[in-house]
Amino acid sequence: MDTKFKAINDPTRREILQFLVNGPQNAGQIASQFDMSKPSISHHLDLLKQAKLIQADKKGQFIEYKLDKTGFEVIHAWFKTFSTYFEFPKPKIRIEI
Amino acid sequence: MDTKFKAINDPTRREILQFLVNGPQNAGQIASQFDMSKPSISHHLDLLKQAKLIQADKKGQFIEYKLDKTGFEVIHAWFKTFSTYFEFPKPKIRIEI
DNA sequence: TAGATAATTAAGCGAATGTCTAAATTAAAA
DNA sequence: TTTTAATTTAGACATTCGCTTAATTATCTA
Repeated sequence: MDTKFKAINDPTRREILQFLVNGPQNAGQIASQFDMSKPSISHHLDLLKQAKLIQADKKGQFIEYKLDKTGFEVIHAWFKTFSTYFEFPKPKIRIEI
Repeated sequence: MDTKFKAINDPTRREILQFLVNGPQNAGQIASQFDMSKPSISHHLDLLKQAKLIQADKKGQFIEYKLDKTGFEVIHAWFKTFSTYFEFPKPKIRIEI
């Protein structure tokens, strides 16, 4: 729990997550998006992985990262308490008979 | 944005938010829930207020705090990208004709 | 096998964070 | 008005965080 909130606390890590919405990317491709050393990005990826917000897949000498549902579900569950409290608008549906 | 994620990063602050689901409480009532000095809690309340996750209402010599929809909506919007990506289950409905 | 490439691990450092005690502010009560 | 109570502000200090460079591990290719 703590790990997940810590993971999304950092702006770079949130950007990494956003970037991965485009689909799986290897560490080098991710690092190239940021004006930051590769070891730093590697560290961020490690924290995101620990939080189960991303998954790592070794493909030869590359490591491919993608979003992991597991961690997001936990955050979602936490947030539910408050969205219920405020009754956030549900998606609208159309019914045809 | 940054302020909001920082706010929910701390476990004590998340507990304060949970506690306020029960309804508005003044600073002393909140502080009494935690094994921590009042100034520390006061500081946490300040950060939550800056993040617009809570609102402060002065009532005489007391200050009443309650959850603030504003900040939660912003977090909700951020999260939407990912819940869409994973297609989290929508609430089920029953239709009778 | 030797060299190059992808990525991580290690070590070090300044900045930010969370906590405390003490002091200050504000409002109620005696 | 003096005192008490609720709360915040200020200052200090240890811990955590994010970054960098240097070294290490693992894999591919010539």
